[in-house]
Amino acid sequence: MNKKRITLKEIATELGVSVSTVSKSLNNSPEIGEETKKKVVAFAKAHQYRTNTIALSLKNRKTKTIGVIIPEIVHYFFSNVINGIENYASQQGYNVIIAVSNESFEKEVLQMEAMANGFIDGIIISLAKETLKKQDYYHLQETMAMGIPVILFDRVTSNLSCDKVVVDDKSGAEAATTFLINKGRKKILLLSTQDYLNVGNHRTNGYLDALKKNGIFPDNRLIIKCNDQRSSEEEMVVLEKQIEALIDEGVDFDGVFAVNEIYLAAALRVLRAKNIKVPKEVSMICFTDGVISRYTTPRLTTVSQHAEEMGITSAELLIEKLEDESSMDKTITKIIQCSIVEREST
Amino acid sequence: MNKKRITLKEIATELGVSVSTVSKSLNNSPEIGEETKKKVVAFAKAHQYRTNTIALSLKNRKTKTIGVIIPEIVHYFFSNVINGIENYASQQGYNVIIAVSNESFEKEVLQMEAMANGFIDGIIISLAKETLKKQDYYHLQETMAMGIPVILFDRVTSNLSCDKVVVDDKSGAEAATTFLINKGRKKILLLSTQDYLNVGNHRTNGYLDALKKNGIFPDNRLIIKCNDQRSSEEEMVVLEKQIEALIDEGVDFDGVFAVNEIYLAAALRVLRAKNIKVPKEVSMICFTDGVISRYTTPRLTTVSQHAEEMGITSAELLIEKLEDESSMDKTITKIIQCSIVEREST
DNA sequence: AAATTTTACTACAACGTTTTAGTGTTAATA
DNA sequence: TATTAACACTAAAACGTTGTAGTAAAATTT
Repeated sequence: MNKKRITLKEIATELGVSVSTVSKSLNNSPEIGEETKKKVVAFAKAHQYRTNTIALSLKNRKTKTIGVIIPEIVHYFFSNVINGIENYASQQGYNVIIAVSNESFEKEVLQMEAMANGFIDGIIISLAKETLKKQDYYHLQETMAMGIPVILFDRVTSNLSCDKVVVDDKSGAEAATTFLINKGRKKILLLSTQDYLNVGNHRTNGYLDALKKNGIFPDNRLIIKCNDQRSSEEEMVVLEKQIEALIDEGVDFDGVFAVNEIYLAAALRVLRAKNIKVPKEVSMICFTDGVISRYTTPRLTTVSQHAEEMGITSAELLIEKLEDESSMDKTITKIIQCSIVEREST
Repeated sequence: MNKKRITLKEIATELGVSVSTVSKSLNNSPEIGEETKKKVVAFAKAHQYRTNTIALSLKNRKTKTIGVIIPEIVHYFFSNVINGIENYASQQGYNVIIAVSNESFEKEVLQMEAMANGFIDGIIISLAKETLKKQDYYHLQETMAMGIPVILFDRVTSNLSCDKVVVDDKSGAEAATTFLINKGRKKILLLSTQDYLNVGNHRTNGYLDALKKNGIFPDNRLIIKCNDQRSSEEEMVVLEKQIEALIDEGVDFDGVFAVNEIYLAAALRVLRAKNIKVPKEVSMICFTDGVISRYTTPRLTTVSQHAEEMGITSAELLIEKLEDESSMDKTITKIIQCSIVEREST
């Protein structure tokens, strides 16, 4: 087999012309005579010439590659975002490099540095939990200072001035809560995360706002903020116990709004065990329109965050910045609206 | 801010030495005097010098990047494989580029070509359904002919001679079926895919073997081979109807073995609707130890394919090929053993 | 017929590194 | 003291492109 790729130089010597002639022929330059062009093109084709992207990148100082750093890849939301990014990017002739921070600050910094030194023209990133907790954004500032555009999505921070793509968490949560209220539910259990995750925070606020607007006084016993555990499976176990305890204490509720699928799946399991009928006795809704919602019984009504759209929007924003120098100055924040996907749990 | 990265040449003129001196100083070459070294290193640090990977790649003809092509990214198994690849690769100083074929032959070819022309040293790929159906592997042969090592995983073909990483589907299926038999089940419903997917084919054979070894005569009515649909949600709807029809016809079964989670989730929904108790009346097991299994009620017993391990093994195989020229000749096939994760459905 | 333009090419620099092969000094050896 | 060795550095090529500037020869214009 061929083994090595043929270069312009080799074609040139083989054909007895100069390297420039070959290059120009292949780029169909008007400077070259038709006959020579044909000859070169034919030869190149016959020898399967492929232009060396690395040499091109070195010359143009562009790699046509964008880097994506996400906290987790085995995750319906994030993998959908990547899907969106990948789709749009490859359609625009860009490659996508993926790195995973595993929710660790240290790994995020490492990945970021590797990317900034490497092959990418710009970065799309969703911050790790640890980074959000630590509030240390030096690595991001540094890459931005190097002239590498950075787009933040979903897990963002106001401490950084760059383009952002976020879900309208608050109004999504408000809509979800209102949805339950409109079904006649008044005692709605909220399953949320700790406040340092802006996502959980915003959604809690949306929940509270919906109650307020409907003249319902919030009951603190009905707000559970789940502690971080090492894995979502552990979180689920802890949460199930909390919900069980709540029911055993005699705290009554007729609706559940969870900040993600897994929390709602946990609640569903407890209700099933206690023989409480869903949606008859308790109506349920959650954020994250993922796989789980589609395969439980009953299927879960969810708030879709349009992950793929977020990915596309992020990629659009980044590529815009890469292709149009003048867009580098302004920073845009795009807000993706949520929508409710009704299934069997309400 | 700095905006542009500093180069060796700039450091050299700034310090009044030659480019080679700077390069050697930074690489701690013994050729350079201690004093000069210190000076250069200090200056480089102060100006945040980062070596330009592209220039290096051009010089070394190595990118330290591996490309991964998968049929789908929003998929528990594949995203876990990527996780494994990413982990091992980044630990070995390699970047990972991801591309998605979306089960389309055409897109797979395109992605493959883009990668082969581009920034990668080698490719890890799981074939698209369409490719498997078409049996056209020209694009793979071409890349291999270019001297780019290719590793196939999970969705492989015997028509290609390269390293492969596969799950022992047949013995996994046999184990799963035997598992049900040992629980006293004799009439086991098989939910499988069309035969052209080697995965479905092997698992069906494993099922049949288990029956044979236990002296159970297979009942054709108990074998459902689900037709491909555009989405797994559509597949689920179709499958649910088939299972329902089966029960309505009075065909009796006391166990279900599904080739993936989704099929089993579909079966579970039907059984629930028919008020058939799981695992009391019907015992259930499936391939793919994914998210769904963990959040249904009851939780599903599964056959884990050790996706992450597959990813790691694929990456190991590839990096081995990349770093050790002599390993290019032999082709290895690694078989990953499955294991049963028992939950509540058996 | 001389001057000018067009045609069809080629040479060379540049992108940022590393590395091989020098090149002057200075120190050590015969 | 002459020769060699060690030291500390530099020049230049190479990786594969593209694009600018330059150059003969042919074709056109005056």
